[in-house]
Amino acid sequence: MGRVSQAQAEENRRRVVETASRLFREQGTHVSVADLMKASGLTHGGFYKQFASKEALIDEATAHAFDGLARLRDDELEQHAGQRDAAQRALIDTYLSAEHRDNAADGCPAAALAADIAREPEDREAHRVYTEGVGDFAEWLATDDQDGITRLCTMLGALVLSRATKGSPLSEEILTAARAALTATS
Amino acid sequence: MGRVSQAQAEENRRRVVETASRLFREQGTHVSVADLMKASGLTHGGFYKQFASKEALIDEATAHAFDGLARLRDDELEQHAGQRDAAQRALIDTYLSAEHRDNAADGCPAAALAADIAREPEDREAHRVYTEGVGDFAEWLATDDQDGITRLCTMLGALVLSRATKGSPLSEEILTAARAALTATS
DNA sequence: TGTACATCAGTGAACGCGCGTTCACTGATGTAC
DNA sequence: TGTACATCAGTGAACGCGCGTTCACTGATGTAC
Repeated sequence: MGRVSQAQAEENRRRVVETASRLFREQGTHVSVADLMKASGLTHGGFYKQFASKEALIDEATAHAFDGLARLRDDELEQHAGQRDAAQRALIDTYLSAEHRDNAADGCPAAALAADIAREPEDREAHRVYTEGVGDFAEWLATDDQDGITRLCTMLGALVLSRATKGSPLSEEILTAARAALTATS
Repeated sequence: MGRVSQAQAEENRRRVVETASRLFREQGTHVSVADLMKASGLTHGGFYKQFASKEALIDEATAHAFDGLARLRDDELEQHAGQRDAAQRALIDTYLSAEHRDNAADGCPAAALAADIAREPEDREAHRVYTEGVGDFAEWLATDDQDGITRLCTMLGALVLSRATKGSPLSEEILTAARAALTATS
């Protein structure tokens, strides 16, 4: 293959991070470097030309996923002309949809990565990024008379539980119940 | 070592299931058969004299963990002389404590196993047992004017998030906020 | 502007290691008489 | 009740395989003149 242009190399690197942020959310951070590189259209030997270690990629992919979540919130706010509670309502409906439950790959990183992050040391960059991302999300969700943290717990708990009970009627009931609870009082 | 008495063999088997149900909750179902057997005081070769496969053990360990959760609820109800809301309040306080956050091994299986179960096929026994366990838990948590499912989502979401953000002030805030929200209206 | 050559992104094979599972073996247990 | 022997729970080494990481090699790119 030979050397590749700097622009191409940068694009390849971005694609690996993007792929990793999707596969880690879908299948967990145990996804192998070989699978990650293959899914990015590369061979796995070249991985270490771009990343110091798999851990370093986990850090970057986590940050990338939370950047996407922040962008999504900004878009929602913009689409509702800055009307906070309308934007919140819209995001909650999307968050607690069967589509979001069935597509973890481009869904909420706070929900999809929670277990993997909890089992990593506290001093890891991914842990720091995760905590910051959760804090920002909770803040965004606050209303005049309701705590953003509690609302996030309910949303995320519902998403996680609906995924783990998928295929049963309970999975749908969980989404419906949480949606009702969160959009009733706000 | 030679053959061991039937009673001893049964006890060894029970110990492996118990150990697995703890280690799976603490570290995930990726814990190796060798580590599991060593933690049970046995060598890993004998595993297949007792279990058909690692999958079969995951099924049994999941069921065992949910049995423990059900027993815990029964005990709580008994200790409060059948007073449902007092028992619920007590269990919620325990559930949303730093101690529960820091000891996943003998904590809630619905929270600890959610990610592993979500990534397993829907026709697996562990999936069925998990769904049933979540349904029972939600039912137990219902109050006269509040849905048990939503309450479970808030509790479990808070536990999962407090574990993933552990070491930061946010982790404590999450537990406090959820505790306040759940014990205020009931 | 054109040429000579050093750089380095990507390749593909290999490394040691741990995984789930299998198997020949051991010897105390359980059973048949 | 005592003896002879088949059973089988547990041992420890091995199996093929996939993991994260390393490395010699390739050859187009980027640079120096």
